[in-house]
Amino acid sequence: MALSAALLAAAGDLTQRIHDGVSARGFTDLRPAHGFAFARLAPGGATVTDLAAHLGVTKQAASQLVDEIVRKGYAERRPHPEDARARLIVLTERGWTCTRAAEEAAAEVVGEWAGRLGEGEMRALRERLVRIAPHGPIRPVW
Amino acid sequence: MALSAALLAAAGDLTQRIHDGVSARGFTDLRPAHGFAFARLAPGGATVTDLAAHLGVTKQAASQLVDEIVRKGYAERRPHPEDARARLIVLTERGWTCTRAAEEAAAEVVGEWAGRLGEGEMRALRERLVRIAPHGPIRPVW
DNA sequence: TCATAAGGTCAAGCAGCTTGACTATATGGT
DNA sequence: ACCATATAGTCAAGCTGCTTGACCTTATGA
Repeated sequence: MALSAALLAAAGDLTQRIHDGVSARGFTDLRPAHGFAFARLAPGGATVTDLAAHLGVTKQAASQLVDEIVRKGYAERRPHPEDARARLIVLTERGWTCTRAAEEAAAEVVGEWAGRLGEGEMRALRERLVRIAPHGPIRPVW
Repeated sequence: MALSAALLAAAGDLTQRIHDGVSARGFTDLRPAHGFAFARLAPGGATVTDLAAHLGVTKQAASQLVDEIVRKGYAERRPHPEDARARLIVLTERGWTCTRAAEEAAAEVVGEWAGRLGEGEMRALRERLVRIAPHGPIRPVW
C-alpha cells in the first residue's frame, strides 16, 4: 500500500469515527463539516468571512452553515466589538460540550492506534505528520 | 498541533494537490472523487455495485458517476463475463493516461515531503500509516 | 419451477453549494 | 470633510451530486 493511499484511508477513517463518536454522545444533528467549523470558532469566535476562508467555501455557504448551527443551539451571532459591519460567531455552552465530545472521540481513535503502534511510535508519527501538514485552510479529502 | 489535526490537514492538502496536478496535465473535467473511482477500476475493472461499496455511496450515485466518466471517455461499460445482470466497467486508454497523471502528481507531493523528511523518515512514516489505515471502503474527510 | 436475492437503471426530490445583486460600514486619498 | 472604493454580511435563484423509491432483468436455491 502506497503512502498516499494509506494517508487518505487513515484520514477518512478518522473523520468517520469521530463523527460516529459524536453521534453516539447524543449530537446526531451534525455532519463532519460542522466539526471543522467548531474548531475554528472555539478559540475566541470568528467572523463568517474567517470561517469561509478556513473551510474553503464562499461566505454565503459559511453564512448558511452558521444559520444552521445557530438554529440548533451550538453557536450565536454577536455584534463584533471592533467592526460594526461584522458579527462575531461564538460557541454556546452546548457548542462547547459538543466540541469536548469530538475531542474525546478523536482521543479514542488515536488511543486505539497507540495500542497498536506504541507510544514512542505515535510520537514519531505525530511529529512527522506535523512537518508535512500545511498551515492554510482545511480541505476535504475529495 | 494534534496528531489528528495534522493527519486531516495533510490528507486534505494531498487531495487538493493531486487534483491540481491532474488538472495541470490537461484533465480539467474531473473532480477528486473520480480519482478514487479510477483507483478501484484500474486493476481489472469493477461493477457499479463494487464501486458504490468502495466509495460509500448508493449504487444509483455510482451509476451516475460511471455515466459521467463514460461520457467523457475515461471508461466504458462491457458485459460482465460471468454474470449477465452485471456490467464490467473498465478504463479506456484515456482513463489509464489520466490514472498515470494522478500517480505522477501524487509522487510529486510525496517527493516534496521526502525532501523535507528524508528517505528513511518517509519509509517509517509510510509503514506506520499502513498499520493504522483501515481496509474497508474509502471515506471522505468530511 | 417458482420465490427470493442481487445488479442495474429511471425518475423525482432534496441538501449544500455556487453566482449575482444588494445594503451597511470601514478605509484612505484628496 | 468628502467621496470612491473595499469589505462584512445577507437574500435570492439556480445547479450539481446525492438520496429514496420503483422497476426490470438475471441469478440462486429450496
